[in-house]
Amino acid sequence: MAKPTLLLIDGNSLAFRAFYALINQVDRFVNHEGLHTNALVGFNNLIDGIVDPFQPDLALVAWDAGKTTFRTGKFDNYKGNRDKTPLELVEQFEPLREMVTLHGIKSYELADYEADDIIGTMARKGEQAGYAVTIVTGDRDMTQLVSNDVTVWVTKKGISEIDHYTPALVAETYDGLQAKHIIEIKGLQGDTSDNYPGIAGIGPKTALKLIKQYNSIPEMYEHIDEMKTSKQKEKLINGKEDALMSRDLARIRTDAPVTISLEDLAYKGPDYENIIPFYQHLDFKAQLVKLANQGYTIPTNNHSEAGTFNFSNTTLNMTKLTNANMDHVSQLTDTVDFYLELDGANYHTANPVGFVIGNQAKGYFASRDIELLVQDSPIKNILENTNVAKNVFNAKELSVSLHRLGVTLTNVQFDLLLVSYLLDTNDNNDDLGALAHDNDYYAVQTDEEVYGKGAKFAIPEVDADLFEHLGRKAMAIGLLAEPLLKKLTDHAQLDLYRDIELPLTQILARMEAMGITVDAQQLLQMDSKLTERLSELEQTIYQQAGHEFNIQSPKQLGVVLFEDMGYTPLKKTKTGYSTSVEVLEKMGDVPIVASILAYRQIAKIKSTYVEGLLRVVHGSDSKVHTRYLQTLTQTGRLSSVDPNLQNIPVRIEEGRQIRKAFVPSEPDWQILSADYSQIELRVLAHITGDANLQAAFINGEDIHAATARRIFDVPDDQPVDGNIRRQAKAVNFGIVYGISDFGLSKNIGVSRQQAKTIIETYFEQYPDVKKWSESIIASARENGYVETIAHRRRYLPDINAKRFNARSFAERTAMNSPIQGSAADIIKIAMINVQAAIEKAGLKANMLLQVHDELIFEVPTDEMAELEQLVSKTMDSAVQLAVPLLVSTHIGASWYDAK
DNA sequence: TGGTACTGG
DNA sequence: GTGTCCCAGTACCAT
Repeated sequence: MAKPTLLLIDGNSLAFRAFYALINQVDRFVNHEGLHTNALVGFNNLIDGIVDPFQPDLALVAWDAGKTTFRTGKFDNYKGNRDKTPLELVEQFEPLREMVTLHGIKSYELADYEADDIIGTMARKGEQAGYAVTIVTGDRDMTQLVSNDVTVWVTKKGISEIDHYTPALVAETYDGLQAKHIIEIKGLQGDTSDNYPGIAGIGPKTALKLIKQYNSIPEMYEHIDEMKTSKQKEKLINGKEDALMSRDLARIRTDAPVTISLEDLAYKGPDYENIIPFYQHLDFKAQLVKLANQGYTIPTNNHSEAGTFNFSNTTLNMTKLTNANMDHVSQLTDTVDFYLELDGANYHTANPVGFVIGNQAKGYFASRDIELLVQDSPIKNILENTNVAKNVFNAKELSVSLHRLGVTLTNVQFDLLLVSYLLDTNDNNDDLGALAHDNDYYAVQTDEEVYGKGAKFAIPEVDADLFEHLGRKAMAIGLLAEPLLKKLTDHAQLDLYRDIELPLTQILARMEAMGITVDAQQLLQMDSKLTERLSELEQTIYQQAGHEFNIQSPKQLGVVLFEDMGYTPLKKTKTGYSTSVEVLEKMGDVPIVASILAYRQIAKIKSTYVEGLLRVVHGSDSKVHTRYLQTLTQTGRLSSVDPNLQNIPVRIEEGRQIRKAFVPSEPDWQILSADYSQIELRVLAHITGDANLQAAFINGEDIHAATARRIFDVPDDQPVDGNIRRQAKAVNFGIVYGISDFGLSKNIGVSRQQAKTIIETYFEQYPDVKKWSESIIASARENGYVETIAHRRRYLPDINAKRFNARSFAERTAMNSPIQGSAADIIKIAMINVQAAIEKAGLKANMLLQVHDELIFEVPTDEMAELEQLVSKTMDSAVQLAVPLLVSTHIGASWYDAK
C-alpha cells in the first residue's frame, strides 16, 4: 500500500517568489480597497496547482515568525544585506495566512525559528511516522532535507516551473554528492543572499572538490595538516571559524521546539462557504468564475451597490433555433436580450458567426445561421419593432453590424457596455464576461477564455459550446439590466444615459457606417513626393553622420549623436539616450539635428497618414469607416480607431495637405467644419463662477490677450505683445491641466521662480478659479470622484494616496476632468441636436466626423447656407452656460479647404 | 510587448 | 524632497 502523504509548504519563500514574479505589474493587482494582491494571486495559483491534484493527508504552510531568530543571535549580519521587505508585500502576509487556512491547510509559525526549521522538524517527524513527505519551497538550500522519503520541490523562473529534488537529482546537481553535503558546501562558499561569509576566496567549484574529498568541514580540518602548503590551505586555516559558523547557519534544524504534532496537520480541503467572500474581498474574478462554473453560488458582494439583486438563478435554458421552433421566438413581445457574435473587432468588416435571442422567462434561442436574421424573419421583426425593448451589449457595434445585414435596430433599453462605463469609467474593458465579473456576476466566461486570443483565436466548432457561451452572455445582459439601471439612477446618471449617451450611440453608428470619402489619388501623389523627400533627407543625414544607420531607431540615433559625433547628451531615458524633440531642440543649431527632426516628421506623415490611411480605405465605396470608442476615455471624450481620424495633421503645412484627401462623397457637395472656440476655457469660466474670466468672454475679448493684460499688467491703452500673449495662452491651458511652476517654466522658457510668480498672479486676478481648484480637490477627497455638468463621473482612488506622485496626479485630474468632460458633454448634446435638426429640416447633409470640439459635415452646395446657420445655432445653444458659446464655421471643397 | 517617437484636441 | 500639464492612437524598434 502507498504511504500516507505529508505536504510541507515554505510560506515565506514562496510569497516572495510570487511577489517578485509579478513585480512589474504590482500596481495592476490591487483590490477595491487598495490592497496589493500580486503575491496572493501567485500563491493562490500555486496552492491550486499543487494541493488540489496532490490531495495530501497532512499539510502545513510554515511562516517566519519575525526578523530575529536564533541565527541572528549567532551572527548579527545574518540576512543583513536584504532590502527592507516592500510594504506592498508586507500588507499581503496577513491575508496570505488567512487564505491558507481557508484552503483547509494548517498555518504555523514559531518564535525564534525560520519557516525552514519548522519544515525540517516536521519532515523528520513525518518520515519517522511512515509518511511520504513533499516540501515545496522557493529556496534551493532546502534540498539538504532530501531523503528516500522526502522530496523537495523548488520553484524556478518565478513560480511557473518546479524542479523535483530526489536523492538522484541532488546527486546529479551536486556532482555525485548527497543532501547532507549541501550544508558543508554552503559552509565553505557562503551565501550572499543570506549574507553569511563562508571562507573568503573559496567558491562553488573549490567547495565541491574539497567536500568530495573530505566528506565534511570538520573532517576536512582533521586532515588539514596533511594538505600541501598553498594559498588555499592558508585560506582554509584562517577561515575555520567562519566556515564552521556558516555551516551552522546553513543547517536547517530538525529539532525545533514546535508545539504542533502531525495530527494537527490533517488536510481539510477548501472551506467554500468562507473562501468565496474572501475571493470577493480580494477581487479574484477568475477564481470566482471557476467556482461559479463548478456550481457554487456567488452571493452579491457587500462592497457592491447592486446589493438588491439576486443572481442565484443562473441556469441557462438554451435551445438551438430552427425554422421549426421559430414561432416560440415570435412570442417574445416584451423585452428581449439579444447578442450577435462577430469574428473580429472591426465590425465594419468582421463576419457575424452566431446570435442568441431570448429572455429569462421564455428561454434563449441561438443559431449560427445568420440567414435566420436577415430573411423576412420574426427575429428581424422583433429587432425592428419599436414596442419590444432590447437589452444588448454594445448597441453601436450591434447597430452597425445589423445595418450591414439590412436590419435596423430600435428601442435599446439597456446597453451593458455603455452603462458599465458610465457607472465607472475604469470599467472600460470591452469584454462582456470581464464586465459582468466587475459587476459581481460570474456565470459567464470571457471571450479569451472561450475563444483564445491572437493566432489561437477560434470559434468553437461544437454547437453546444458556442451556444452555451452566447446564451450565457445574453443571460448576463438580461440579469444585469435592472440592478445596473438602478445604480445609474442612484448616481443621478439616468439622464446622462437616456438623453445623451444612448441617443449618441445611434448617431455615431450612422456616422461610422456613412464613412468619409478619401481621394486615394491625392494620397498616392503625396506618397511619391514624400518618398523622394525622405530619401534626400536620408542621404543628407548619412553624410552628416559619416555613415549609414537606422534613423528611426532611437537607440542607434543616440549612439550616432552622443558617441560617434560627441554631442553632450542632455537627458536619458530608461533605455538609453533621449532623442526627443525637446532634447534635440535644446542642442542648438546643429545641421544633423534639423535634418533628423524633418526626417521624423516626414516619415510620420508618410507611414501613418498616407500609407496607413490608404490601407484602411474600403474598396467598395472608397471611404474610410472609423470606429468611435464611446466607452474608453476617462473623461467622456470619444476616441477614434481604425483609422484614428481625430489626429489628422493640421499644425504643419506638409501634414495638413493630408486633409486635401478628405472630400465629399458627391460632386457639387462641400465640406463644412464647425468648431467651438475655446470651449474648455469657457467651461472653466462657467464652473468656477469667476467674474473676471466670465467678463472676458461676455465682452467678447481675446481671452489670451485678456489674461496677458492681467498677469503681465499691460495697461488698457497699450497693445499686448505677441510673445506675452503666447505665454498667457500657455498659462490658460496650463491652468486647465493643473499645471506646476516646473511645467510652465519648461513650456514657456522662463525660470521656475518666474513661472511661480506668473501662476500666483493668475490666481490673484482670477480668484474664483483658485477657490474652485481647491474645492474640487476637497470634494474629490470626500466623495472619491468628480463630476461633469452632465453628471459624468470619474473616480479618483489615488486622491488620498500616500505616494506623492500618485496623489498629485489625482489632484490634477480632479481639476482637469470636470472641464474636459463637460466640454465632451456639450459637444455630444450638440451632435444629438444637430442630427435631429438636419432630419427635421429634411436636409441631405451628413454629419461625418467629430474631433473633440469640432464637427465635420458633407453638404450639398445648395443646402450649405441653411446648414451652416443650423449647425452654428444648434451648437451654440446646446447648453446654457454663464458665458456664451462661440462657434466658427468654415467651408471648402475638401477638409483642407474648410479652414 | 513595452518604450519612444510622432500626431491631434 | 518627491517629479512635476490633461486626454487620446499609430508606427517603429528592440526585446
